[in-house]
Amino acid sequence: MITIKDIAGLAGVSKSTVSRVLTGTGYVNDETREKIEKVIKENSYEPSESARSLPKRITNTIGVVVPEIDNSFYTEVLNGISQVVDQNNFNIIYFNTNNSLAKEEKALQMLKAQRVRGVILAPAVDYSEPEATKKLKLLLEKINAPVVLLDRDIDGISLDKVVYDNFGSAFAATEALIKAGNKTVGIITGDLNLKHARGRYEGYLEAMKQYNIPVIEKYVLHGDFMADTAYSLAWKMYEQRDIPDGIISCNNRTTLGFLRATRERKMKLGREIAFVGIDHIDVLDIIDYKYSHVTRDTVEMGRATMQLLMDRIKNPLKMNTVQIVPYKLVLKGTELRK
Amino acid sequence: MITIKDIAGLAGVSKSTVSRVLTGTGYVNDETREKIEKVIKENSYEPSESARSLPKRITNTIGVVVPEIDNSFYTEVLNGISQVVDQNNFNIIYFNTNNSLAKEEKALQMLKAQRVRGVILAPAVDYSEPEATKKLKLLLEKINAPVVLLDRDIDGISLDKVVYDNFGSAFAATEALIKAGNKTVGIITGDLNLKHARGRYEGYLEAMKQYNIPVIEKYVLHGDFMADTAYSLAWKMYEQRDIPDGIISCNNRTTLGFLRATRERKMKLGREIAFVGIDHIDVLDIIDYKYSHVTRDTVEMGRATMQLLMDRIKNPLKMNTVQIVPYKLVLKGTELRK
DNA sequence: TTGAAAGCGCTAACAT
DNA sequence: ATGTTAGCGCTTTCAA
Repeated sequence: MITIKDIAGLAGVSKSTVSRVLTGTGYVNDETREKIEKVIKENSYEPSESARSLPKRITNTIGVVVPEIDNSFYTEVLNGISQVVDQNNFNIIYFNTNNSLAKEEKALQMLKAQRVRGVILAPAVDYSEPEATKKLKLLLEKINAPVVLLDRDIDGISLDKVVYDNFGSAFAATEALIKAGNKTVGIITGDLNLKHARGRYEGYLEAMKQYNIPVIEKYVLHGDFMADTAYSLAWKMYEQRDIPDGIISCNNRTTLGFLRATRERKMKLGREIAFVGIDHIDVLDIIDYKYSHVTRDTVEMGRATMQLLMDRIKNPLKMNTVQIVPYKLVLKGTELRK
Repeated sequence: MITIKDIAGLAGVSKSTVSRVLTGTGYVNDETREKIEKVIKENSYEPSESARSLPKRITNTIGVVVPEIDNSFYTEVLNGISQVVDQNNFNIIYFNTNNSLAKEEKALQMLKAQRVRGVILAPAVDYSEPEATKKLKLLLEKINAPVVLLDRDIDGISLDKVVYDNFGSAFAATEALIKAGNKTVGIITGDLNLKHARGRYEGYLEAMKQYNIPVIEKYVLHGDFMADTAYSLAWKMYEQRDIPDGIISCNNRTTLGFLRATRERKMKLGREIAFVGIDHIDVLDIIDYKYSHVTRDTVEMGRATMQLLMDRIKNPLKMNTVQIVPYKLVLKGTELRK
């Protein structure tokens, strides 16, 4: 493998001069520069990043940690992130934690070993216990690089954050059903141990309260954000032939489960049952399988997160900012009944 | 930032001894080891990967280059890759080329700068011209690490490869339609400038030939693997009210476009038109939106690719292997007509 | 079993 | 404008 020393030799100059053209700093005669650049080209020399970052004690690598890459939400976010990264000559070192705390800890440790320049973290778990949060804080501190929290907020941790208006999105979904004239409104919740699931549930409750609609216990289906669970819950509800006028579903997967049960039971969306989901599902959009939903611009969310990280890197002393990603209500008719 | 020197100082030993426990090589007294490990723990010291890889001139990083992360196929493959990576204490440095040759070249260059241990490359473009292939070869050679080609094969390049039986999959799809009694069979092709699109087209042609079914030009819809194009093509076909008994679609996106047109025109799949697609679409499976298709185990494909790379890293001299991923025919009834 | 010393490929003062 | 030198944080001979 060819090194800076080789280039220096071939160009008849010292390593420092080569280094100067490499880094673009300091004075170097135009002729010398050209000569050196020529030699670099000819030998397709590429300086080693490890060697470069050692004296600088800094890398150009960004760590990205996501909990579930098989969720299209994170795919889209990752897409947005990599768009911004591309423009800035950074690298992404990427981890999928599979919602496992252990994997997340390992990922953060590796990120520390890599001396990354910054980290984007979409937490694997709900850090609800102060103990766990404290431990995470310690881990993050030791990474010694700015961290931006993505999607899943953690209380009592002061960082730059890009989070969703969970409460508002569920409120809007519920409100849409109520305004469409539905007298009873149910919900398929996420795992209420998770903060964002609770936020959405509370948004639902608040809308019901404001519009004076009673919350009927049997129409509150306690799910866990998984399609299969939502499917069973919805199926059971249909089987009992006791269904609310309308129902909201708390994420893309619960919506899929619900839609499946609804298809199988041959219930007509927007006629026999009104429905508004939280999250869009791209593929269904494409095949024109319409349902009303509240959504967010996920790719933009990724871009914004990365941008926030870049800003923080450039200006380490700036105040923490929390960006609340707005929701968007998209009505396709399924919020109606008949 | 705490270094090996600090640890040595705190443990009252030399850097070399600390290094020995870090690398797990050479002799070191049990007591000394324990002492050192204790100090490491207490200070949550994590050796710098840059510094480690410099004297070793080798990293534990794997470069992964994919052309389109918004395609669920690559998401699933990436998932498989990261599963294997996790088990081996490697890191993934990740690039999305967006099907751009320029971005791919840049990615490979950065991978070289990183001195990665190996590369998984799903090419951005069809290297059909010898010139382009030659250039790529040069680039890859300079990376100086094993490369495994994923999904999109390149002629005249001798590497480990994991590719799909494109011909076979299209043959099987077509055959399924023929065996189901369809007398005329059409196809929505991919971009025929691309090798795998041609492979699939040829699979279709061969099946037609073997079963003595004439290929009717107007039923060959020349697409480009994009949903929108497939949508327009299918829409136009329906509008002209001249449709084949059955039709195959060459990837997940063309299938989406086709399904959308079919929905909008209120044509009944499996009754008014028979259909078999290449690729599965997870989400449609989940909502029980059934259609017959040929598919492959994409997550396993990722795992296999990474495994191949690991094997190559362990044994640099072994012969190149080309793994042909088998297809699987899944009949759901839409291969029929009426 | 441990330590001293050289060196990995760069950058960044400091001289000249 | 260029070269010399020291050093980044490790690993790895080589001695002891």
